[in-house]
Amino acid sequence: MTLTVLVADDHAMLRSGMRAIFETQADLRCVAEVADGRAAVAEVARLRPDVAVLDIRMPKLDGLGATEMILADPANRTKVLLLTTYDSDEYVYRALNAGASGFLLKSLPPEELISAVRVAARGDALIDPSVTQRLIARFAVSLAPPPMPPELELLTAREREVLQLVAAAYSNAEIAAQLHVGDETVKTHVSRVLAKLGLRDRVHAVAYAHVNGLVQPR
Amino acid sequence: MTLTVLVADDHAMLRSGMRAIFETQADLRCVAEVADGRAAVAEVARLRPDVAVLDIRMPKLDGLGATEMILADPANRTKVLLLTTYDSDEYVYRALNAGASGFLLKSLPPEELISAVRVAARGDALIDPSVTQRLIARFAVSLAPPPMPPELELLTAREREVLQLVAAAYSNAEIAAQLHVGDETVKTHVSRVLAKLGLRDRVHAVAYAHVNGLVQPR
DNA sequence: TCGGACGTCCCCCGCGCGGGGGACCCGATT
DNA sequence: AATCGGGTCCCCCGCGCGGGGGACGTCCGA
Repeated sequence: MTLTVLVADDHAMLRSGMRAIFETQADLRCVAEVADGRAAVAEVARLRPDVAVLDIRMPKLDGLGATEMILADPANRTKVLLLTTYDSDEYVYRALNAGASGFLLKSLPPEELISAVRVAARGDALIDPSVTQRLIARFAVSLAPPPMPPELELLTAREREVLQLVAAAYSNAEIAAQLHVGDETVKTHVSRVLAKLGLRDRVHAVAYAHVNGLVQPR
Repeated sequence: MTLTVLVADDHAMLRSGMRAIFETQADLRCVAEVADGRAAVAEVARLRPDVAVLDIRMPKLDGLGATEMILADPANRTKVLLLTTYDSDEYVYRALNAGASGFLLKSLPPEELISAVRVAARGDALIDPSVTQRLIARFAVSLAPPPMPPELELLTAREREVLQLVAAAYSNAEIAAQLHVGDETVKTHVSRVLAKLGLRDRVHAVAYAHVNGLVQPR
């Protein structure tokens, strides 16, 4: 089973370099070379290669835009590998959002480029290690709970518990039932929470709790 | 400059296998082999190797816990590579949150394990392609706006506008002032919103709006 | 031993809110 | 011309809510 590859780069020398690299492999065939993003989109739609290797910087339509157009069309099953000279964070996030199967630097050794094409073709993905490092950092913070505002320390455990329930839009009576206490007690807790946090009413409390991530664990 | 490596795995055969792999490289030295997570943490603190290769499943303390302990101590400069037999999403997210420099499957070819150690040692990171694929998907959705629930289509533009303001914890009077209309008008809009969305009161509306990402663009 | 923090429960009072009506105007559709 | 959806404004009524008080028990640290 031979894999077909499209190469898009505005430098002819780089294109033929990559073609030469792929030609060393019996199971890889470079079926098209294009010099800009629009041509890449068109040729992918026409030839439906297994993998498209796109430079980020290209005339008319850059690699990111081309990626988005290619992957937005469900008729395409082409996997997209993005190549760039210098890594830049914004590029990466846009590329990954668009669903690219790879984000690689041009400093990549030829044999790894070949391996990357095979990886992409089988539906997996890979990211250049230097980018992965920052991606992990970003990913970690994106999953990390937002920092607890210090005024939350003013609340007792019970009050925080009540706040959680208020944030879940329970009425005082419902909270009382869940906590097995009287509703007057709940009113007291809610009042204290509002006072300590400087909130006007339970509506503000709900908004506060949501913005400060007290309720995210859906 | 030679790189020191610690290997942690509860299977002696796998440990010696990895040691053998590293010994083929002149610049790699396997300075410790341990069989459980607690020993890994202790030896890392004592020997301060450049890279620690940890199995996820280990007695006493698993690879994830060990990673967290190692990276939580700022005195350690050891990079952590995690190895696992089967990839599981939860593992990955915990590993990345802890700040691991790599997440690899044991099916990795020996030469790539060597390369992974070098990558980690220089501060970069790498993730097994089969995992990267899902990571990208997850990352994309974590950045993508949550899908608008279809019942929002029932609302008129004006009603959505009012809902936004309700979600921001404004009172009816405040909304009326901002929209330059009477407060009775706002009451009508709010009532319609609640009826159309099947919500009990404005408190539920606030929670609904936040959960469905109608208010995220802080 | 005496406070103080905390959790629990109670009363009264005022008000914002939400549901039930109805009404008018306008623009687009029929 | 008639209709309808959307936006605007108005009334009344009941209720949940939040602030103002106060009270009582427990537990813990000074």
